[in-house]
Amino acid sequence: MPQPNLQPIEIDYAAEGAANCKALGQILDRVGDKWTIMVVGVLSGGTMRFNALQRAIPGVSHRMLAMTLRGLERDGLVKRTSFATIPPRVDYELTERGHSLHVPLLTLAAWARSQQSGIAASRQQYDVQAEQAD
Amino acid sequence: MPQPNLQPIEIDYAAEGAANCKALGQILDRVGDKWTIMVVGVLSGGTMRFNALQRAIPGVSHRMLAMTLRGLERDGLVKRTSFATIPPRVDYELTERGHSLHVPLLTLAAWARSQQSGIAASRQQYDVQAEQAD
DNA sequence: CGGGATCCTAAGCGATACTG
DNA sequence: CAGTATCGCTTAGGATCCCG
Repeated sequence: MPQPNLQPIEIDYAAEGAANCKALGQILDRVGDKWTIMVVGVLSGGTMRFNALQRAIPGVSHRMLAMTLRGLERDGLVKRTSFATIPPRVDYELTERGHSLHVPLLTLAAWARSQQSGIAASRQQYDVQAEQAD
Repeated sequence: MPQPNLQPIEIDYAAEGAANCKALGQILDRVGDKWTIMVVGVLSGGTMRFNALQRAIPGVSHRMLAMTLRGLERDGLVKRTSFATIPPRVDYELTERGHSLHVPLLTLAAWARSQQSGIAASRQQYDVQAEQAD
């Protein structure tokens, strides 16, 4: 970086916070889409076939399930095993890395549970105040 | 549900996993958008004004920063304080709840750091193999 | 300086139809 | 049963302009 000293305090805070969040942003792009965490969550219960997954995840389309699984496989979070039988059969299971993701996800889920009622209340309050302001 | 008994074992696994992930899905819809966690991360360093935030978060548009802050304020994660001076000045800071979110986020960030090189490697390997397959 | 409103493009995603 | 390709709708989100 070619800038030696440039308001160290505010910039440092920002840079630090941004650095912390940058990696986070990357993985939220990965995990924060519509279906990925559902797939990880369901697969944490054990190996499943494609159609079983689709049945287990309400609302997911054939297409999106396939794309989500490709992405997870590409990142080494899910292992795909296909059997050349008729009819064909494909098993999906979490890899070691996939299981390791499940842990921080549960931490987040715990936070969600503990805060969801408070958040709902906050929203309601915010909305009525916004409504009064017109 | 009008179907009484329908392969209890597989369904139970799925239902459990889905239940775990449902709350998670809610908060990822909240937190998993393009800018929210960046804002939370930067604000974890302390109170900031609107334009300081925009400078601290590379690439965020005026519009999206405003929307993100509105959302966070609505959920009680960020507190907004405006001063009726000229020029006007608005401070943003994390609330108690906002800070509490920062904790599980750091857990996720730690996972991201520990896995990002492995994921990158996995992607590269997957891509070359896909390339060979055409 | 903070924050709307409007416009417009690109990306996400479901539906459908087709292959092995 | 598993997977891909095409189509078309819907949305997210950047650019821009205006107002207090």
